[in-house]
Amino acid sequence: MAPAKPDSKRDLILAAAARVIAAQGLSAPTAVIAKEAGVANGSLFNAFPTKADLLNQLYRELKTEMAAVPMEGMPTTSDLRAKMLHMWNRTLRWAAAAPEKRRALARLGVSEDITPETLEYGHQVMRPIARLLDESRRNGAMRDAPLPFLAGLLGALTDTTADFMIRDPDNAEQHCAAGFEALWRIVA
Amino acid sequence: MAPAKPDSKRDLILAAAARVIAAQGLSAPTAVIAKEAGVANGSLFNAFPTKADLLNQLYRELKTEMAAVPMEGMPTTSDLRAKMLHMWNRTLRWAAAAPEKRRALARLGVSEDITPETLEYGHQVMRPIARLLDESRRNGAMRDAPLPFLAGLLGALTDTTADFMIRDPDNAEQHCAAGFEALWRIVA
Amino acid sequence: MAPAKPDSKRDLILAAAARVIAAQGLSAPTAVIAKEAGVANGSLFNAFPTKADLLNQLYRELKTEMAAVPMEGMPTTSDLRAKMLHMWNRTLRWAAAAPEKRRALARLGVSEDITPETLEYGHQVMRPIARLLDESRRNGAMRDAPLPFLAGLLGALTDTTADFMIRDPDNAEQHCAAGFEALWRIVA
Amino acid sequence: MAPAKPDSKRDLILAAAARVIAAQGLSAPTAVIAKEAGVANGSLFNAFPTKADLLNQLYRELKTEMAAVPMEGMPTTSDLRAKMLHMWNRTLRWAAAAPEKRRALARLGVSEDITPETLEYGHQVMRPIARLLDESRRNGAMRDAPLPFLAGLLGALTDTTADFMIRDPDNAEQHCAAGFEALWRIVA
DNA sequence: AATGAATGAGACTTCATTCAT
DNA sequence: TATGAATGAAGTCTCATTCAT
Repeated sequence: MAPAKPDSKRDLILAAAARVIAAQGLSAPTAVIAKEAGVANGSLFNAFPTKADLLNQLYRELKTEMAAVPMEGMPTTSDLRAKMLHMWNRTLRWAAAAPEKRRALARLGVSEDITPETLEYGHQVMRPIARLLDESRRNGAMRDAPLPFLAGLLGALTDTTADFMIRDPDNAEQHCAAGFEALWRIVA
Repeated sequence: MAPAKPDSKRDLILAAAARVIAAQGLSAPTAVIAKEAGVANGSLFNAFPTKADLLNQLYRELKTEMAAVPMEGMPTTSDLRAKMLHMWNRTLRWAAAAPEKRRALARLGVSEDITPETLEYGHQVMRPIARLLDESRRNGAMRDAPLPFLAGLLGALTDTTADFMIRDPDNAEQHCAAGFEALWRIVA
Repeated sequence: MAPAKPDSKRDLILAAAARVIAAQGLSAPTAVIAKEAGVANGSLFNAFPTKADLLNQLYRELKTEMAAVPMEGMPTTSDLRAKMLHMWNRTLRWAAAAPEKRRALARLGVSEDITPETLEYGHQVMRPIARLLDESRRNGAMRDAPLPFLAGLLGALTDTTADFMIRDPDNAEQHCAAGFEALWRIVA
Repeated sequence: MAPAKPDSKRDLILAAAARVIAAQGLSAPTAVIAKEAGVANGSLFNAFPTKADLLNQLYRELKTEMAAVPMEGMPTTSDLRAKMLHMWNRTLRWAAAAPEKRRALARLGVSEDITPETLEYGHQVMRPIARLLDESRRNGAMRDAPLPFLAGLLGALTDTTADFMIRDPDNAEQHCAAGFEALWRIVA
């Protein structure tokens, strides 16, 4: 059996791009990204035809990860609160552990290089989470609000909670729990 | 009474920058901004020493406006709900009427050219609104949450509500009212 | 009266391009052309949006000159031989004096960067010469051949005659005269 | 008898190079030539040490073919006109049938990568044809012109005749015959 | 103060060539 | 020997900034 292929060049470059873009912004030269990835400048263009292409693929990669992480190990119970809590905890742990990914994503999200198709893909992968949110609010006060409203709120809550966890790691668990309480109060 | 000051070159350039950055992103050339402002390429650098400087001043200008608009004509009543409603209505009307300013601000907010001092200034000017928010929640369910939490929520609510108003102008008033109800339910 | 504008930047660059392309070929870097013209690399792109554009304009410039030179001072006589001789002499003197222009033109003529429109323009400006050639052969042996045939022959005769004049300058006049005799024998 | 050698990799690459260079120009990437030849990028450099080498060998190959084709089946008669006609017909048939070879040759001829040695070789292989031309004019009007003059004329006549044959294939035979008549009138 | 041409550092991208497999 | 990914030098072009007018 072939061993699991180690980080391909493509993955090395994407990971390097996330770090560099988080640190330096979208105008970071491809030369810096290539160097961070430990490959030659030209090799970057073997893996990605253009810089815009690299940015779009990075956006997809990060969005996919961000959407998949909280669904892993999702309990099969019908207890919606337990499911939301699972999602929340996994999301926040990921966000706090890989802040450069969130930061890169924030920058990519307002970039003029990200195509409508890529943005649409980002919405697609978030759909399972949106569905969970939708069920959670079914009997809550916000049962009639448009779902994107709640999605926006969830995003804001996640961002601010993660910021608190990163800035004050000693009380990270508390911040995480408090964030969830706020969320639950709002939607359910 | 002083004569109405004609738009200074500085103001023309800032307004043009907001439009161009909203449309083309932060990488828009200064030459394009100058042209949009109707001034010569070099004149832009008479008003602003560097492009980064222009971006920082634009950020301040927009933040200042965004913070001042909702406080104008603020009722002196002690009715917090009335005050919050005033703020909300004025904010949303502004946001819906000048979407390019919000869009430019969103891009500037994640730019590596915006200095910490500028960001700090942005927080300063928002303080009156934060204070109003703080008072509003005094007896609410979220009375113990950190204030930045609520600020983040307010921002998210504002953004999504404004989006709905812009996309569906016929029902703008309804969206605006619904957004406020959600806000009030959360904080108060 | 305004003095005749001295060599504009555009003209400096075109002249430099002709020299460099004659010497180094079409793949000569724009940096070399700019240096030869005594301007900065970027300035070349103020005058010409792209390198392909520069090449096309150079082609037009050279073709225009090559077509205009032999018609200057054209005698008004009805003696066709005298007219052809005038054209031949002026063409050859020009070709021998500015070999780099002919050489650049030869390279540009087979370049993939020269557009059909530019080639068509080249044909247009040569029309007066083609007309003279057409009249000259009216009663000659080649009166029924397609005109482009004769134009091709004229070009080949010009090229080879000029080569002889350049390689053997001491007998330049003789070569020039012999070339004309051959031309006349063929067409008239 | 040796088995018909299958097209060697070298020949495949040379043929592909002629097609690609005719279509795209001398700046066509080696990768494109390799793909057109159906071999790997790196394999091209097993057959030819450098791109310049490939171009020079291609020039020789094409010149050799262009010189050999018209001499094949040359009649042994002493009738010069018959010999010239044979040469002309075979040359034109070849030129009309393989226009990409003529086009590639035209581009290679003004390339800065073609060495003087290669150009000299090109003259060598054309010598038999030049000799035939020289004999043909022995008693003609142009008996005293330098031979390269006549060679240039022959080339121009060939090029323009081939162009007519390609553009107007229905009357190809007529164009071919007319071209020969013009040639013969000039030299003989 | 205003202008806009000039500048040149630096960006993205290409591609001839190399080399490990 | 054949392959094609990797390399990095070099090219075209952009654009923030300067400066002569």
